[in-house]
Amino acid sequence: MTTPRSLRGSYAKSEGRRQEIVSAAVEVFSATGFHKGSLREVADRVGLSQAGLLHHFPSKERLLEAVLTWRDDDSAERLGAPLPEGVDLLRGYVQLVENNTRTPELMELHTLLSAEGTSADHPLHDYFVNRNTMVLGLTLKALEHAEAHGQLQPDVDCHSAARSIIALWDGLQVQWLLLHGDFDIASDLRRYIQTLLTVQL
Amino acid sequence: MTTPRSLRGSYAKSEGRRQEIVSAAVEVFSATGFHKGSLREVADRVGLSQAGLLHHFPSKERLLEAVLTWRDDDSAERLGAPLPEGVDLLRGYVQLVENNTRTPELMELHTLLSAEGTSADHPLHDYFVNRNTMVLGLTLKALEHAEAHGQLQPDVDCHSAARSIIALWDGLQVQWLLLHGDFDIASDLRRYIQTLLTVQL
DNA sequence: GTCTATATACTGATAGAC
DNA sequence: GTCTATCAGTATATAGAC
Repeated sequence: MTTPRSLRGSYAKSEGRRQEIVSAAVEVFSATGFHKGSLREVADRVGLSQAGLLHHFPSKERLLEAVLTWRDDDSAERLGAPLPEGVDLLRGYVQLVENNTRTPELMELHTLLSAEGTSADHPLHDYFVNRNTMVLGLTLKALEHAEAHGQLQPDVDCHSAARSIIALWDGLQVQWLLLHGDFDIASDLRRYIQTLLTVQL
Repeated sequence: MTTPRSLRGSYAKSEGRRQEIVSAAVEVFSATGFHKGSLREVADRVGLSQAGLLHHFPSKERLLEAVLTWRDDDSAERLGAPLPEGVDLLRGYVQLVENNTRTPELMELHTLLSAEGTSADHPLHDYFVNRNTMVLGLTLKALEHAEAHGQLQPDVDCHSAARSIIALWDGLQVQWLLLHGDFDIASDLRRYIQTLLTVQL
């Protein structure tokens, strides 16, 4: 796991501590979700009192925000900058999902928090709505790019296909977690995306 | 919403009360999940004290169990008995998903609890593992039935397709909740299943 | 930067009156 | 069958010493 850009840089002294805390928070929130996961348990894992932890993050919500931002930065870095276009982005998705397999705690975190975040009164509802809209838009653009280059099967509805790619991705992760990694997520996702294309994925 | 079989029958007196409680519990657990949702709030909604509620369900976990059983019975009743075979079951899925659109609280409950349930130490982990295995098996059987009747496209992998149908279903619901019902889940699901078949869905 | 101590609130569950 | 009262546990967050 690499260190995302936003966590490197100038405030190196206490940023190291912050990174430790974020890592511990990932573990705790992955296992129990945001609501149930407690600051005390996060603090224990980094050998800090609960009050000591709150010196670095003023509230539970801000800590969770840091966790999510960290994960997004990490994913973006994995996809590469600038972001690949068209079919290349879809290839990146498959690689990303395969990579996520190696950090099940993070996958669990994403799955659980996405579900919690559907509630309108969840502290991070807006974050998840925006994130979903963004990812959906990105995927749609990739499909339209492929279509413009004759790489898309004739009767594919780009909007529906974009939704389905993301939905399949998320849903396969739920099942993978439930079945304790009993199948290959990436290969199922690749198989579906391949049916949309005229070129090899 | 009809009343599932398991909630009708002999103990009609207090079963009415139990049903009220289960309905309220659906609302509460849908909004906040099992962990965060409180018995007190459920009790308030049915005009009962928290202790009064615990007379009907001895623990929070038993209440949730009742909620889930109720929902499964309701879905099974909707699909019809005996359960349809092959392509007919898949048609039932599409109708079911369309119907779920009319009770977003239940959809939210399922989405949230499925995610919570992936955690090995969740009180209902086993329930969700078993349920997933069952649904997966059912879907696989339907696909193999279709295959045996020449209704399946030639290079479809039944196991992968079964996983994908369920995953797409679940994932589309997450997005639908997040986007506040901005698209037609059933039509996206139907579109995917149709690509697997040689007959009209 | 980290601690102890504490304020305040809410949790699930139990005991026992009516 | 429903209540009040209460227990023991846990939560986030704050105040202030060091």
